[in-house]
Amino acid sequence: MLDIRLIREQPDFVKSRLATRGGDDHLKIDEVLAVDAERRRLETALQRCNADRKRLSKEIGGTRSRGEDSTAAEERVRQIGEESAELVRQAAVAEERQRDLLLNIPNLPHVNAPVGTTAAENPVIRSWGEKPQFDHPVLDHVALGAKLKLFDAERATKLSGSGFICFTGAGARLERALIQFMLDLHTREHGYVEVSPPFLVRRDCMVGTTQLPKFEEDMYGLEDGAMFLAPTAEVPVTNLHREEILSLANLPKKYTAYTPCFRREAGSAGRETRGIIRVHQFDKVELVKITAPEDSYAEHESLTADAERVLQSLGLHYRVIELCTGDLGFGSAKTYDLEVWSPGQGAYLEVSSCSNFEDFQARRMNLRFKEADEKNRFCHTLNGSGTALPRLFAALLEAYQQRDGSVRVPEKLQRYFGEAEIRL
RNA sequence: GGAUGGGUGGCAGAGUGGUCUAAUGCGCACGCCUGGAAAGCGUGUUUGCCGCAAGGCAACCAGGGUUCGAAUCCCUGCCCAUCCGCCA
Repeated sequence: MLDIRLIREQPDFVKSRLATRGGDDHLKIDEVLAVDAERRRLETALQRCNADRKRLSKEIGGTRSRGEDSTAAEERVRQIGEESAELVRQAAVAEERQRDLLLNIPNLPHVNAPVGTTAAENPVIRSWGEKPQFDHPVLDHVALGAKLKLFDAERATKLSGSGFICFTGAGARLERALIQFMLDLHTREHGYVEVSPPFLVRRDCMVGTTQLPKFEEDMYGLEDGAMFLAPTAEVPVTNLHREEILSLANLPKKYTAYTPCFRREAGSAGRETRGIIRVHQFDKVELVKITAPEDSYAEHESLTADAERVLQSLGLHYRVIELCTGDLGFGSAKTYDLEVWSPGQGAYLEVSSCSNFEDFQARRMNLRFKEADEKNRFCHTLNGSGTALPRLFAALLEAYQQRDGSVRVPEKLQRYFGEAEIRL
């Protein structure tokens, strides 16, 4: 949520920043300003009204205790009471409208964000490693998975419909090994605290991290509409400290969590849907930071580096791109995506998205911090995948495949997987 | 699923119809005191709206009701806790 004061004081700046995203969100700003002015007018009138009523009521108390007649004043107060009730109604409507508008306006891209309209304009920031070369035909992860019986899409469909996957045998074990490997890396070497949060969260939490109200159709919710399956650990973990006032000395907070993630992604069929690349339920190890505003951009760089370490440790070639303004997520001011090389697809696959939300989420969840005697200020929140599993799984199989269809296990993963190779 | 008790400031917690924005304690900040510290003393310590400012006003989970007047009484909702039942 944007700060209404910023919108009031620098509407043109806000509009021009929003315009870089494309779309027409900048057009909502004038509407917000109109509603805000109306809301404040009503609130001021209401307060004046209530103040009058309060003062008169006190006088009535005095008048009565002296045994004098107070009916005229009582009648006046009754009138004011009716006016007040009407103002309360109008002010509530205006406030609700203002909140609705604000909840649906995206964050301002950072002033240095590359301006562009589509993913094609995302600049490559750096890359690591080399594309592996093969002296035999290259299989994709679907073929390798079938050969080695690592997952079973048909039977998963029987259970849950298309877009679900069931890992089996060595595949399930590889999944588990990767999770454990990543959690150990982040907790032991990068200083994150591991959390294992609830996967089912309240509506308020989903609003806090910006999945709601705008993207409800992409979420799995319970029928009564009260709770949702978390689409990412970002939701429960960032909301851990919602409505709290943290002490500056305890920042930054660094958390890592493994959770399954549930996403409808309605209408996404057709592209990138082969195999396990895009499914409705997938595993992910997430990184979350809560920081002071002054530190968030440095913390963003280090969080991205922490996610990169996963790919480096596994010896997987990847590149880092920065999202241009038109491709940036709703709540993000700045995002780096990590894309791992998939030899089977001959393409890069997004396995991590590392974002700085500045105070956009914190304002929605009323997450603040206090420095000694200073005023309460909103924290900055960040998160990044560290990393998402199915695509990492796929890229790893493809990159480490051998002529006979077996797959080598990267050295750092061997003690987690228990073997040096995957073969039938 | 059944029963009960609750939601007040950074925290704890008093307040059951009118000088209550709200006692008291704790924490924190600043000042005094001290060789230095602790203790002690003093001051301050939520948010929103109006205002250049001084300052003023509003807000005791949310909404509705009773009343001249509600933190306080009644209703609804949301949330929290405890006990019972069921269950991994």
